[in-house]
Formats: sequence, structure tokens, C-alpha cells
Amino acid sequence: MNELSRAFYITTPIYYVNDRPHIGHGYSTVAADVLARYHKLFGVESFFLTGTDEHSFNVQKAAEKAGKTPRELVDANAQFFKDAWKKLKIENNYFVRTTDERHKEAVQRFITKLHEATTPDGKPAVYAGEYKGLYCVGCEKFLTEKDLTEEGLCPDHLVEPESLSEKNYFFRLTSYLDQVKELIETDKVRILPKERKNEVLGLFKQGLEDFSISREKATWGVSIPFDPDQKAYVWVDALPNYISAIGYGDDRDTFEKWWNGARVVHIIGKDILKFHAIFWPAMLLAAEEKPPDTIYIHGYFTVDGQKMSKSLGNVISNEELVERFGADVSRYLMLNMFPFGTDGDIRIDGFCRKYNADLANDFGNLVSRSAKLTKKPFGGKVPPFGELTGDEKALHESIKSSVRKCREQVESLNPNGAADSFMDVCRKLNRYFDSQKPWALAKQGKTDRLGTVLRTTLEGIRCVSVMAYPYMPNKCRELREILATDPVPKSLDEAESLELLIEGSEIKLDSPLFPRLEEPKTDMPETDAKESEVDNLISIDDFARVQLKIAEVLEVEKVPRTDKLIKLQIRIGEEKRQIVAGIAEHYTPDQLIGKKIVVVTNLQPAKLRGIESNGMLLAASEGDKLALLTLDSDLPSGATIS
RNA sequence: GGCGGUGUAGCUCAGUUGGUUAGAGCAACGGAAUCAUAAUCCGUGGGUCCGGGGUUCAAGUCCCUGCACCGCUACCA
Repeated sequence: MNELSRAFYITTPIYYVNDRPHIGHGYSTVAADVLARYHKLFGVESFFLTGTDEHSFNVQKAAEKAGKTPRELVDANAQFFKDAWKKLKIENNYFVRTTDERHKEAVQRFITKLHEATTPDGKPAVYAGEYKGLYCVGCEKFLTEKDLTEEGLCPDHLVEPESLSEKNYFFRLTSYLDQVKELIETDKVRILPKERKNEVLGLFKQGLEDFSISREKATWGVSIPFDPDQKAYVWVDALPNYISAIGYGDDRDTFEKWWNGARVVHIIGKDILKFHAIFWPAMLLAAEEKPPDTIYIHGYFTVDGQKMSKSLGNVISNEELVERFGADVSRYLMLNMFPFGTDGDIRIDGFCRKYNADLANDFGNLVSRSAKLTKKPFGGKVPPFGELTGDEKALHESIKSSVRKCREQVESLNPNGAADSFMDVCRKLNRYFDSQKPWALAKQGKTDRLGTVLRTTLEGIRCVSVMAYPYMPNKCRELREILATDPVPKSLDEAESLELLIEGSEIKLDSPLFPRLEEPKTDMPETDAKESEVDNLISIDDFARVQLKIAEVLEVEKVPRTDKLIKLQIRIGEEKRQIVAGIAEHYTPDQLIGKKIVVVTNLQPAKLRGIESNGMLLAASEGDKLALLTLDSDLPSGATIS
């Protein structure tokens, strides 16, 4: 395959506008930016799209709460993302917002196409239906029983969903499943990394249903053209951003160029895999457009083994990282702490260590040591070549092979591999430098040979400045200015030559390119715990709504054929109740009988595995440990907690 | 419980269609060197390639089985 022979269109997900950008968003965005910049450096025409997802009931709600119009809110929030990307030196070609008129028109056009479409088995692709279900306001979606936690709550928001029924339009996904499955099996739609392809194919086995593309109650959204009372629902609104941004609705030539003429790559996180790998290609088939070529699912990271979350207060923002390391280094570190496509853990001291090992020691120090040696014998100027030996020729070949590797790795969408390729060159240069002992040559007065060695090394560094440019555009520009060459490399080909520096031009190195950092134990980018607490504040009235009481456990029995569920008969004062809890992995029935526990008593009843649960017991957990809340000293059951 | 995945040096991982002394980066240790940002270079890993069984002239690599962890998902292919 030679994917580098055609234009390149890469996208990130559009980020939900109510979120604040953190390094999770940064990760996707930097990855896409680096890949896009590499393609440009390879001479491949590229288009890089990112943006924000701005419709939803929650946006409407948040705006009301903030006393703003939705428009004001999304304008302000979208700006946070734009600012973050600016700081990270993201060079997107376009920033799509789902509230753009242009996008909305494209969505309407897309929905109209779907509405007019007939499925392969001769049915309308879109039909009206009644949707009954459990609706979580937070998720702004209907949940199925199986989505819920053991307590019957939405797993993301931990609130009980409402029972709701409304008229919706549905997309007849089931009629396209065979086609989509084949696209994936045959890699016409390539799912990377390949383990993810299996996961998607597994979803087909489980069975998929038609999905709803509209909502009746929403007001902040795109109207359904053939039924303006309905608004487009998330997937049919969000996914078309990939085509609206390149002219699906209003510029067919541009659309042709980037959608049909380019290699279309969606970079996504695993949470939206199903929608991108299955829903999106199916809708595109119905709308008579081609599916994307590649969907790359990157990993998530945890911070010190824990999921990044507002409530844990361990969210790292892009700004914090940039403040500490600068944009370029942040870009390099974000992407290279662990392999692309797998989950990884970020440790508190990991960034510094990686920075010192790669950039300060291998890269920056190489620049310093070679530049310094040109000072005396050559007056700090680029020395001329003398006669080349086998060592220089071998080095040159070796660099060329690293450049090839760089190209291959980018072609297979692996930014880590590209970083490896230029770090390899740094190591090769350090090795070459050591083996030639230029400092000894200087003492021996072998100026001719010394010049050759230094020149070769400097040329090699220039090669690195080309290969690393997509990662660290500013640092590389700085380095190229030090080397007195064009600040911006024109093509990766420049990395294959060892004779592009201008002899006699001055090398201007005043301070280390990547100064070494102390490795602090704990003061990595500080988390915004304070801020998240402020965000989470509730009033005393809110708290008072939750009724907590002491209960005594009377009988306990494990719910058969479940891993976690346990059924408890409890006594609250004189009242007896049954509750179900997901603690079987941590407590045996015997351990629980007779215990005094804390129970939420005014929770809506829920059915778990068909067993009614009237309340929720309180327990604390961290990682895989869990402990019940009990009493410090004895009180009768039924006692209230406040 | 089902399906899928993973289990290789202290850590993160590579290991092609089974074939000579199992590799890389980081960390550690020893040495060299001293141009450099206490940076660099060289050397060092008695690793049961998770355990057990099997196929084979030959298995980290294939088959069976047990265990552990992860992902998706739950009366279910």
C-alpha cells in the first residue's frame, strides 16, 4: 500500500462543548496535528479538522443555569478549546462547530438524503417510531436496562433515569449491518489497532438495533427538515461534522477533493467506537457517500493508575503542561509516554524523566557538545568537509534508513514510531561523535578531520530538525536558526542529505536547547482539585433531599448468576425493606448479617435482575477496595443521619 | 456466566510464515571517556518467554488445559 500518494484528511472527534479541554482532548488533537504536519512535510496535501459538539439538552440546561443564552454559552466554551489548541501549536485547517449555520445546513441535507433513501431490502431508511425507555437527562439519551448500574442508575451520572416515551425518527441500521460488517472485515473501512477490529465485529454478533435520529423535546439543535418539531439527535448531528466542514452542504468541489479524493482518517477514543465504526458508515451508505478509510482508536490514560476525573481532582489541563514544559515538549511528551493505540498510565515523575532522557540528554546535549567544539578551531562557524571515510558513509546510510522508518511509521499512522525514528538518529549521532573523538582531534591539531566530523554531526542534527519538525515546530525552528539554515524545512527529503548547511555560517548557540530539569518527586502539574470542588458545590437544601438512615442487616443472600449482586433484607426502625447492592465481591453474606449500615431511604425503587431494591447502601471504594459505612458507636436502626 | 484479548528482563513493550547464543527503550550496576546540559559511549540481565500437558527433528511462536489480569457484554451468539 502506498497511502502517501494521495491527499490526507484527518479528523479528531468534535469535543463536547460543556467539557473543559484537558490532556485527554489534547492527546487526540496533538496526535492528529502531528500526523497532519508529517504528511505536509512529505509533500502530501493534508486537511486537519477538529471542532466542538455544541448541541444537546445539557447545553441548554447549563446555559439556563448560567443565565446565558445557549449561543453565549457555546461561544464562550468553544473558545476554551480554541485557546488550548493555540497554546499547543495546533494547526488545524478548520474548526467546525455543530452550531455553525454551515454545519446545520449540511446536517439537514444529510438527513434529507437519509430520509429519501431506500435500504438494500427495499424499505425506507428512516421511519417514524415510538421510543419508550429510560432516559438519562445527563447523558441526554435513552439507556437500556443493561446500561444501568446495579443500583439502577446511569453509570456516568449516577442518577436514576426517567421513564419516557416520545415520537422519534429512526434510522434503519439493521438493513445496513451486512454491508458495514463486510466493509470492516475486508478493511475497506480499516479499524486500527487491529484488536479493535475484533471488538467491533463482536458488536455485530451481539446484535444491533435501529437507532433514533431525532428528539421531540429538544430545542437546541438542528431541525429535522421534514418534521421541524423534531431536532436531530446526537449522532446524526455530530458525525456529519466530518463532511460539513469540507463542503458537503455547500461546496461540492472541496468535498470531492477531501472526502472522495483523500485518505480519510478519523482519530477517536474508544468510547465512540461503535458510532464511528458502525453507525457512521451505515449512514454514509444510505446517503450514497463513501465510508471513511480508517478509524484509529487511541488509548486512554490514567494518572497514577487512576482514571482522570473531575471528582478525583486529578485532571491535568493542557495549559498546565504547556506552562511547565512549553508547547513543543508537551506535544512530544503527550504522545510518547506510552504506545499510541493502547491505554497507558502517566506517573507523576514520568514526564520529567522522559524529557531528560530523550530531549535533554540525547538530543539537546548533542547539539551543545558539537556546537561547542566548533568554537575554537572554526570560530563557531560551520566547518568544511574534508575527505569522507567509511564511518561517515555508514552514518549517512543509517540516517537514511531512519528517515525511511519515519515515513513508514507515519503512513501506518503511528506517531510514536516517527518519534523513535528521530531519536534513533540522535543516538546514532552520539555514537558516531564518541567514536570519532573530535575533542582529541582538536588537541592533536587534526583540523581537517575535526571539521569533517563536526560538519557531519551538525548535518545530522539538521536532519533531526527536519524529522522532529512536526512534533516540535518551534524548537526545531530555533535549532535550525542555531544552525543558520532555513527556519522551516520544506520536505522530509532534506533529512536524507548530509550537505545542506552553509559552510562558514555562524552557529549561534547561547543556551541549551532542552535544558535539563530537576526531577521533582511530586510537584508535577498541579491538579485542579479546588476548581472541581467549586464546580460540584451543592446547597444544603440539595443535601437535605437525600434521606439517610441507619439500617440493620437481617438476612443476606447472593443473587444467583451474578458476580456482584447481593440481596439484603434490612430493618430501618420498625420498617423492613429489601435492597440489592453490588458488593458481593467484597463481602460474604455472613460478614453482613447484623451489621449496622447507612442507607439512602428515599431513592426511587429499582429492579436489578428482576429483584426489587428499595434503597441504596453507602460504601466507600478506591480502586478495587470497598468498605461499608458503619457506625462509630452504636445507635438503633432507623436513626437519621444529617 | 458469555465472547475477545493479554501474560516475554525491575518498568514499558518488540518478537515476522515454528529453526542457530530471546531483543529494544527506560531504570540499576560496572567500566571508558571528559567535547557537553553530572550529559555521552561501552559492557553487564542463572529472564522457569504465567503453570501443566501435547504435536514436531525443532515452540515464546501451533494444539489442549489450568491460573491471573484487562476489555466488551450480560439469562446470552
